[in-house]
Amino acid sequence: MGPVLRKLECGAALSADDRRTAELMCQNERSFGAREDVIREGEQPQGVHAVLEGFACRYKLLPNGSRQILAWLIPGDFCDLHVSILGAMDHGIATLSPCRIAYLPQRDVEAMTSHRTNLTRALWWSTLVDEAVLRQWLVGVGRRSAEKQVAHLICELLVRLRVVGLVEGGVFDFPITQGELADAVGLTAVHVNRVVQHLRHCGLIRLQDRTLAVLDEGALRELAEFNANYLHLGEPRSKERANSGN
Amino acid sequence: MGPVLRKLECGAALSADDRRTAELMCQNERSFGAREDVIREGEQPQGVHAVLEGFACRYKLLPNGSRQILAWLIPGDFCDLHVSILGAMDHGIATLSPCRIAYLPQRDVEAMTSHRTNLTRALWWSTLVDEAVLRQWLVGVGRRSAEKQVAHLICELLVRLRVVGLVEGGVFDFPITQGELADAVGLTAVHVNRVVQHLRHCGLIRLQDRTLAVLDEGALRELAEFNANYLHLGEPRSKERANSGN
DNA sequence: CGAAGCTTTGAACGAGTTCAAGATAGGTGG
DNA sequence: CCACCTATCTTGAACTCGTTCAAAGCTTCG
Repeated sequence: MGPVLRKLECGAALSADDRRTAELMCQNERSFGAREDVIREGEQPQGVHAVLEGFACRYKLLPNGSRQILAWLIPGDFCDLHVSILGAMDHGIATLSPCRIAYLPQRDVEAMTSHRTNLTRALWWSTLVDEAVLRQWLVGVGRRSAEKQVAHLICELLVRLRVVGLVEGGVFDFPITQGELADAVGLTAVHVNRVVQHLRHCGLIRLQDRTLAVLDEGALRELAEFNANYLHLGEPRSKERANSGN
Repeated sequence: MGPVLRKLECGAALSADDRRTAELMCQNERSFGAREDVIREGEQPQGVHAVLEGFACRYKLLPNGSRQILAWLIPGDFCDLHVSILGAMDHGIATLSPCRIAYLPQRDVEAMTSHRTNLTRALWWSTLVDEAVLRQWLVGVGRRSAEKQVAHLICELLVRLRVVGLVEGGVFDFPITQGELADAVGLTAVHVNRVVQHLRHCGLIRLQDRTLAVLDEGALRELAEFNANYLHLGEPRSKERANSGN
């Protein structure tokens, strides 16, 4: 099962037909290298993009050259579900690692959202969760100490990657540089480095060779004051629930 | 014309029928005093709330007692459009000034979104714009200096309030305390005070008696590096456009 | 092997915080 | 109408978390 379907199933109960449709829509894919632009700010893509493999991010550039990363996009995440309604991208999408990215043509998405209620619901669920994650990031950047914030980000990533089956025993692929981490949490690469080292020395994580191991998830969550509610993965969010998959 | 309709018309072209429906839905209203909770984190409201008059905010509280304001809610804004899909509020809604708040029962919203395509589109547009605003706030908290950020926030509020007709000659009601401003931009009340004073001394704004006057909008925008694109109020975002209303 | 990018370390610096006190303003009860 | 109370705003001074600048190690990869 592809990561997109895997994720969508968290958002609504899908029929066998829905599932087949969802998988079919992700056929048309394209590969990108690391650190490439997938969509630029101001563009108006005609279809919808979704990450199948690799890490990407939403980001915004400021006149002074600094960058703010607005979201990590991991397998199963949509890049631009909103753009058909909003008209143009108000931020860019770039890869962090090499990526496979699916492209769903506009007409397929429209056909889908006009016929398949559950799938539509799952799609909206996904953009609403993105928004909830964004809120949590704002809390982090605004009110958390550097260390708690980095810890929180790691906890979040751990949970999100688990949903799409990319974590094994607390260990996952982490192609994000400390500089990119810094752009996400609104700090400097230098300071992120010091924070990461401290987390290492506390025995909470191991980070090397683009691999992140969470050594003590409980302690990390406690430090971060992490509560996964905002990811809305929990149980009965919707009336009916047929087959939870996974 | 009520603020909700006024705002929705920015998101999609509405028929006379759509408009009537939208206005009717906001009949059922309730009044709140200043600094009251409207919806608490974790609650699962059965309908949808919208601000008709006054200022409110989304917010999140941290264990250490600090607060992060996640959004200003001004007349025309919905509080919890997402909750029917996400299941529970992952943040609270509180008033900042006395407010009139409309309550649209679940079944009305459902009836509407199953029949009226344009209205549905306008509703989704509205939550997507909320998300875009959130992204801009993240950029501000993460990467802008205190002064630019406060200036940016003022520019944004000016534009948003204009949409619902609450600005006259650069002057508008501003019931937000400096402490609340601080919770929005992730700073201290003390520092916000110093920033506000500086903006005053530069002749950019006047702020007194809960009233904010933007004295030099051009200069304020320039300082803030403000570009209203992200508010997606611009022109032809959608294919058809019948009557743009004002 | 060499270049380029990432990580690590140190030391000086600064934007924003913290703490504390005083000034203003609006609202209430007498 | 005044006295008082509380919340907000204002100011100053010390302090700190995170920045900046700079240089040195480490990887990766052609």
